[in-house]
Amino acid sequence: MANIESTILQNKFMPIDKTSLSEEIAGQIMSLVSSGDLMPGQKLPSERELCLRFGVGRSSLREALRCLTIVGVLETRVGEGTFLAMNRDKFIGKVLEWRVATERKNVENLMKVRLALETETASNAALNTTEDEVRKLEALLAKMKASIGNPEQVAATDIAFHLGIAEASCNELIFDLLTLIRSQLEQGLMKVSAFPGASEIAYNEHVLILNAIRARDPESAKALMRDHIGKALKRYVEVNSSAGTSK
Amino acid sequence: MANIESTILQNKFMPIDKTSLSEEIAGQIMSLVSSGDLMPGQKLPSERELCLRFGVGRSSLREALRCLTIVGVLETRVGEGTFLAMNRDKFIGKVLEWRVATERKNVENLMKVRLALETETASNAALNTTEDEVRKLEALLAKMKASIGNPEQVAATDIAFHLGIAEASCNELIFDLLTLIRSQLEQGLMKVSAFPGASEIAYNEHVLILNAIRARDPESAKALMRDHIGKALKRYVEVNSSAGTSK
DNA sequence: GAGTTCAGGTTGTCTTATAAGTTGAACTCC
DNA sequence: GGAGTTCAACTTATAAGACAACCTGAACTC
Repeated sequence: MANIESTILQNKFMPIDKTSLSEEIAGQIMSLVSSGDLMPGQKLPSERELCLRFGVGRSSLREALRCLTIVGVLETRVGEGTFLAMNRDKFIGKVLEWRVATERKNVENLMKVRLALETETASNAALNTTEDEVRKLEALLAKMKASIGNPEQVAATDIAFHLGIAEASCNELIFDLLTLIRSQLEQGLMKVSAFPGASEIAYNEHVLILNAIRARDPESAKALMRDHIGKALKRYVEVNSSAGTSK
Repeated sequence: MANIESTILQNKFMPIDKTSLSEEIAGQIMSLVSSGDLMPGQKLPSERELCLRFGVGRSSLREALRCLTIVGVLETRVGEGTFLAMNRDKFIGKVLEWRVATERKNVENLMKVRLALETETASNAALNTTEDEVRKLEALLAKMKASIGNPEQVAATDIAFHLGIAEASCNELIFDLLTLIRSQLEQGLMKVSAFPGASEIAYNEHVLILNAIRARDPESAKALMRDHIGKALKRYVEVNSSAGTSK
């Protein structure tokens, strides 16, 4: 009984990963998908039959199917059956949503993603924006200016402005990503944007960005956006390093 | 009964998304996670109690929990309980195991996200990379050069190089996002990188990027990465517009 | 031919039962 | 008192049965 570890096995004890039945089933189904044996739209055998084939109870089987359904790999229709989903858009969507959700604490990482994506959208917006979209952005800025003094409303128009630019840059995926990130940042950034004069500063920077977009100057738009988000990030880091828990 | 659509409702019939109980439950739990009410490592109430609180049967509840467990958000230990997972690493990992194939219609959007994120990681890498990481990247390039003529291996080292840069830039979220995107792109980009001379071109561009990183020149690294990915995107668009189905 | 009915199959959900694992308190023995 | 054992009370894992809600297609009615 005495210290086996020192004699024979040091780090040789591998942790046993006993996967549950449902996880095993999900894995088998996914391997059918990636091998092409299961094609998009194709119908799977009924639950009862799958139970027989896998040799498991219906609960275990359903846990596996349901997992794949929620994630978006499968589609189930009552009375009809279970099918391999036609498009995987929702698939990525759900997983991304969860992935970003678990990252909520890490404001810095989220902000850096914003920095990367939004410098790009600003640049694209300067190249592609229609007159209509520019007017919409102008209206948002006017609303932002009018609501200075009301932090919540400022924050709302702030977000709308940024997402408006993303929308104008014609990439749904980026738009969705940024929307997700903003929803996660919402609470983390509250205290940063609450300091006196924050609204005015943000408004002024927005004006500069919109001017660059209106002037069809992608390089300036990009640089101004980088500056804008970079400052916000810097403020966040300062506030959080000075005021307590840094990790 | 005659054509309601023309009279009152044109596109007003929204598809009803009746979510299952388990999906609803999973959503609620995830919102607890993202709001911070549920912290990593924290124990959830027992299944029986959750059943009471949600007012659902145990099967529905377990389908939700199991889904989150398989995906890696939760951890369950028999006899102990269910916990919010400590690390999110495994999270994306599981989904990657399920790298579903097919479908490449969003290649352009995905590539643009790559463009935005990777110009940033290249720049960061030039600022932060340690000697050790540079050597790892060098080794990858050597391997890539050696495997020219073997498209699959070239593709593998190609991806490893890009993700290596992302890893060096110290942002897990960006790394995960890029990993996810690469898994989606894999097949879509196959035919683009299959044309004669593609491997050499990619290799040479990689060398330039690594040189910029080694020289601690973020601006060059960024510009070269933009050029590198931009060219790939351009080739993809050309190949797909000339050769058949453009949508 | 148009509409209705209905049997058989499908998923959705709840319930009950049992197996298997963990924990911590009580107990025994030296 | 301290080490080891036992055991009750909890947990999740899995299975099985029952019923509701739903879809499909064939048979039937008018």
